[in-house]
Amino acid sequence: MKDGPDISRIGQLIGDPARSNILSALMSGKALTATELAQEAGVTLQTTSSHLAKLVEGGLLRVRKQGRHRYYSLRDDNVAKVLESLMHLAATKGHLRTRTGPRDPALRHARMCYDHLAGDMGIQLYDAMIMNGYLLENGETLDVTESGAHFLSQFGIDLDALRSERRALCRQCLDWSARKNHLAGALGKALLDQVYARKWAKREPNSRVVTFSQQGAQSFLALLGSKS
Amino acid sequence: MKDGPDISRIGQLIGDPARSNILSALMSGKALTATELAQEAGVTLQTTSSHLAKLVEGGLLRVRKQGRHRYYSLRDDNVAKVLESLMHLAATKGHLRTRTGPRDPALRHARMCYDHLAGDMGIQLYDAMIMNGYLLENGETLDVTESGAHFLSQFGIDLDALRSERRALCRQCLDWSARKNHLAGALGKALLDQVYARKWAKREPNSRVVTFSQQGAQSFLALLGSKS
DNA sequence: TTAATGCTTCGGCTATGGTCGAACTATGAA
DNA sequence: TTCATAGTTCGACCATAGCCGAAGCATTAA
Repeated sequence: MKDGPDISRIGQLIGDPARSNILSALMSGKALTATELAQEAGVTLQTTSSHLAKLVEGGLLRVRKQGRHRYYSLRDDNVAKVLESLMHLAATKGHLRTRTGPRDPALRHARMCYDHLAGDMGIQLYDAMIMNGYLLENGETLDVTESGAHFLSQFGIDLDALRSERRALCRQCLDWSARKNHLAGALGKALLDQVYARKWAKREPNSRVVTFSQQGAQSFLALLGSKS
Repeated sequence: MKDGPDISRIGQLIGDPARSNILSALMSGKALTATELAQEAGVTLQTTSSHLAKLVEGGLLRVRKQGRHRYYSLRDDNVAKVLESLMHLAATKGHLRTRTGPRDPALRHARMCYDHLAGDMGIQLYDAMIMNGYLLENGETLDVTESGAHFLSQFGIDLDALRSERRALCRQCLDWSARKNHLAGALGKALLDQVYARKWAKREPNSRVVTFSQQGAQSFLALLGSKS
């Protein structure tokens, strides 16, 4: 009575530690080369090459050739969603040898999670949006309130444009380092984009770390504190 | 740079065909015995026993002893969510040797998907809810409109009670047999419960098939057709 | 007690697949 | 052309783990 789509193929792909490391690394949303991914996976380049071939063949990754480099990235948002829900599940299980999160303090403070902001700063953003009544927690889903829509448009975000995207507007995403929620989805990305645009923070090359300037952090926190 | 929770363990658990069959079977929401699951998995009882032990140890299943039977079921809604997203991903990929769905016509017509209604009847329900303006598609999320809330309360569903549940109120779920959406989440379950309560349909024992009585099907379709 | 059913444990077989060294291809630079 | 860097393919090794037969517990029925 084998029913439904072939789940086990995908599970098998994710089930290898080297491959899951690769996938986790790509959750940063950035495209990475085979050599960089070999570093992340902790295996040699040959082995990584074979893993990457399987992941592409299996439809989890896509690859773009550019000069003598090959840039790998997650194939689409569905893949990211599966990985997110898996991480959520693994985290809620506590999972024995639980690593409470990245050791690097910079990573705990602010980092990319797929394409949105995670870490302490991401959590503060999320909490503030709730506290100020901009977002409404509705079970596991999130709704933007009217005052939230007003706030966001003031901040330079075109909510209607985001709504028309295929991906979810806003979604909770469990933070590994702190076990609290931060904001994912199109809105999460848009907010981070604004933070970059205002030069409040910048992304460290070849890393998931997001560095806020001193002034940027102040502006960011001030924004969250103000009720309009 | 191994980061975040241990995804690969879970992937590995799902990655075995016998185990993924077991998990798929349990998506019906019903607790099943080891012997029944051996049937589903297509391996002997001994092998199944070892698989079940691993799934319980891995936190994906829970088991209740009852007399000389052991009833296995998915551990919580998080597990179901991961499986749903995996099925979604596998389905959207078409996945080569795509099985367009269950062969059994009864299964294609109406069946359980975890705890809500799937198959043609499920799709009709979903489409009608959208057409009548009771539900609003908002990217990948779903919102209940005011008229929808009115309709549901008329139908005997306590929306506020559902909202207070931890699980999502309503969610799209891709139908394997038809590649269209049907309604999942707490609301999906509540609607199906009402269908049972009104004796419009009943569940076949030891199967995912949901059988509508002739009169029940008529009432069901009439309900969907009416604008109030 | 004896028998039957439901399930687990043990042991041995086998296949799959992850791993790396070495050789090969491809693009770019000098 | 020659060299260097990026990546793939091949071949061999080896550990993991899935599989089943047989035997062992555990619970219920007679």
